Amino acid sequence: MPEVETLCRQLRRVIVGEEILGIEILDPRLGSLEGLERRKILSVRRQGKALKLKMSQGTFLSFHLRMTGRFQWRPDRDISPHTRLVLSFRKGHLFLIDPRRFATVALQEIREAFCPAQDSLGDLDTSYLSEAAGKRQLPVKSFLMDQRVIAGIGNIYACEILHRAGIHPTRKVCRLSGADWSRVAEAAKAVLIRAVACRGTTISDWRDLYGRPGGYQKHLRVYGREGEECPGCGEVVRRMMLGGRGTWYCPGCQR
DNA sequence: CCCTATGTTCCCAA
DNA sequence: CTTGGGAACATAGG
Repeated sequence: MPEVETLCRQLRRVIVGEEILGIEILDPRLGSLEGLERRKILSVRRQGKALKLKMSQGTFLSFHLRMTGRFQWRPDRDISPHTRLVLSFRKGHLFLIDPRRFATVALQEIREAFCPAQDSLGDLDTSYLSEAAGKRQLPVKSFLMDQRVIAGIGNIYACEILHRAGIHPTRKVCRLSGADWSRVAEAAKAVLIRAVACRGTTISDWRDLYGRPGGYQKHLRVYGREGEECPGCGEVVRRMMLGGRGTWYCPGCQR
């Protein structure tokens, strides 16, 4: 989410009000997009981890970057490796670059814009969280990453939020107290706001619209730090698999 | 070379 | 309904 929010804010200042002059799909896996030429970009918004460009005539161009997707803005139309799509404007070109080819794009109508999940950026409602958890048995980390419950928390940030909240990733959600949920909400706010301010986390190849790496990797306390000392309590950070994803945590201060 | 990892989500089966 | 596992794909590292 912080990476998508970064692109969203940067794109707003570049393409809002601009007319699409051309679209080239270089990866047939993305499907086809017809009739976009001459339409204007009216707004750019983020919905969870999706990026939605509202166009004239009332439809949205909706992107999801998945694992390795990113956008680059350049004045000249030079195609770098893994470029999957090019949107051309008078001022320059927007490139979708995606080595693993999981990213998706779709045309959506206005009515599809509705999203019931609570957005992760901004205050999470503690009672909403505990009610959504109810009697469910799944681990709290899987719950935080369920995009139908909270829109926007991915693997890196789930690990960091739970560490900051002092909650073990495998705890069943039905066993969390009101105080636990408050700590989760507080931790999510602190982590995500800072990550957005840092323009995301560059572990390997994430870059912003202008090719600059993010900065939040300098603030990671557990993610990718197996074997290192927990900055909070000095215990050794451990890694486990949870829901098929690498999960880092401190056994000392996460209970 | 083979096996395992990696930022996500969808689909299926227990 | 809920939960967990594998697949979609490309690349890097042990």
